[in-house]
Amino acid sequence: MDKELVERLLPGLKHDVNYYENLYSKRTLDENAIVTRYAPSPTGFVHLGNLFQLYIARKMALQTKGILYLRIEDTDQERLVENGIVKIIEAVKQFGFTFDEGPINEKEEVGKYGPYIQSKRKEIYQTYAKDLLLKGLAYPDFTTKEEVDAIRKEQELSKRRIGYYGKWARSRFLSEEQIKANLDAKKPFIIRLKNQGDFNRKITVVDAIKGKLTFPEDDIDQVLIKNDGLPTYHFAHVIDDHLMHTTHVIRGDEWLSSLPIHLNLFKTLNFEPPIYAHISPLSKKEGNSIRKLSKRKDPELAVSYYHEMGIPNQTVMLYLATIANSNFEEWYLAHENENIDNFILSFNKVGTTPALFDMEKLLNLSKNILSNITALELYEQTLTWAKKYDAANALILEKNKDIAIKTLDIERNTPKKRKDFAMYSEVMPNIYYMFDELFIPQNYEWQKITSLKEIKNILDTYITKYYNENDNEEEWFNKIKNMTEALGYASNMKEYKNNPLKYKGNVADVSTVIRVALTTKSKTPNLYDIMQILGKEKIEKRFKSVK
RNA sequence: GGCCCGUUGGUGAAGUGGUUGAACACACAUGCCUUUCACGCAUGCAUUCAUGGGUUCAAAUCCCGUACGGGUCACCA
Repeated sequence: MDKELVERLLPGLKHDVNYYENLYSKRTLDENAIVTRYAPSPTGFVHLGNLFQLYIARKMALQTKGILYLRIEDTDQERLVENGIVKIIEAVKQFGFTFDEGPINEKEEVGKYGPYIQSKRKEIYQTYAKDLLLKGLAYPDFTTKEEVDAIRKEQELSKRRIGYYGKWARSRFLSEEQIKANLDAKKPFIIRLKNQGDFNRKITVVDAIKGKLTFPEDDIDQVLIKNDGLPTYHFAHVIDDHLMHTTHVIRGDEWLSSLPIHLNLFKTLNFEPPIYAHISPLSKKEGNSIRKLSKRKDPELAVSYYHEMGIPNQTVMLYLATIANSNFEEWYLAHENENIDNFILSFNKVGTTPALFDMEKLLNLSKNILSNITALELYEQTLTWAKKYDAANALILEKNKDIAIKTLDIERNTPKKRKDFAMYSEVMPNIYYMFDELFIPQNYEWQKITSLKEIKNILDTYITKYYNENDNEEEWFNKIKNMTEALGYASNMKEYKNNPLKYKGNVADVSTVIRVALTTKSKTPNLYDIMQILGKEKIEKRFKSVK
């Protein structure tokens, strides 16, 4: 196309494509280093799917001594959210993710391949569009959206393939005079690719995750530059990943069907395409059908859900690692004391089918994590969580720090660790009765022995004749056994099982009475430890409260 | 409707033509251990890899058809 006319279409560009080609020189990295990016829209919202993708990208860059950079895809000016960039960076940081290059807030950035915010790269995209225009590989299109809709309807009716291509791409045939006339009339326009592809030809790509894929060649005259002068995703993606020397594009597989578009653009621009790795979406089973996790319907997709429930970030990351590579879990179980960063992630072991999100599995991982930290750590993490989401309990935890830590420490430093908690929100409901402020002497969960008279009898006998707070655990249990015999219950479980009719009950039934009297609960951690923490005074008081 | 991808147990899955009588983990069930619960341990849980056909001495693994599921067809990313 005529140079002057091109200048009228895209005026005021200071540089040509060679300038940018030279400006963003090749990266000096190891041969196998993976350069990849996290490229969200600045909506400020981060969900599990984003995190999943980010995990894979970060891991790959790390283990090849490559680069992970952040690029903000804000070419849709209608979807901007205030402070979106900072929100994203902060949300992701909570899960331990940082970037080697990219924006650090709305104004500043680090790295030599910027700007990393697409809206600031307008000139660059336009320069490449201009180049295509000059080469006759692009053209202005003055067709209105309504007219494009009409074309689609016509194609639908006549059952033809839908899209702006071939003879349907009317503006492709505009003469320079017609273009000038439209410009004189100040008609708005967009710039489209003059596609050289042929739908009847096939292209094959090897995706790092999905393997070999075959598509028809793209022949749609894709929009390159929109009405507002900003590029479409497709065009921006190709320019950016070329100029930023991305080696691997890791993204959701909803992009799979636009892969021919991107490959075609790389070819038209004479760029070497990156390696693509398309990740299957996190999904969920609803009835008999499987669907992608959705922001609207599934609260567990939002990262904030985990924070509110008090599920540690570490759990979320561990879960994502287990679904990223199925051999991770085995590795993890075999290398308990190793940093999980030592695991080598590989693209070809990433699942090709949608991973069904399994909350139960995630909670199980969480139980393991929370059972392996110290009581102090658990106390502090729970307190931090409670301060934000459960203020009343936070006060009680702070006031009773000593009791709380001792209680959380029960059966923690033993080979047979308890796995009581999957989330911080479960801590207080499980141990509240240890705090006088929360202990209410009602709704006792009596089990086998329910007669108040017998209960009182057991408690009185125990406290007056048997209990001694200085006993060690063995002495303590022997005394319970002695009392059990004296009151006509079996102290030996095996014997009881052989002759259940000989006894009123067994030592477990008697212990349960003491347990319930002290906590109102039938399920608690080790009773001896609980009694040690409560102390004689409280034990007597609680026994008396039983009515 | 066009194009593309997929389909192994309740779940995530291992598996790429022959020690697979289908690994491992979660869930579930039963039993043992135990002062309760939990933990732990033991055992059980797909005569079969959506389905029909084909190739082969041999197929979950290769080929074709069918069914079902998913993705995508914007001046959104």
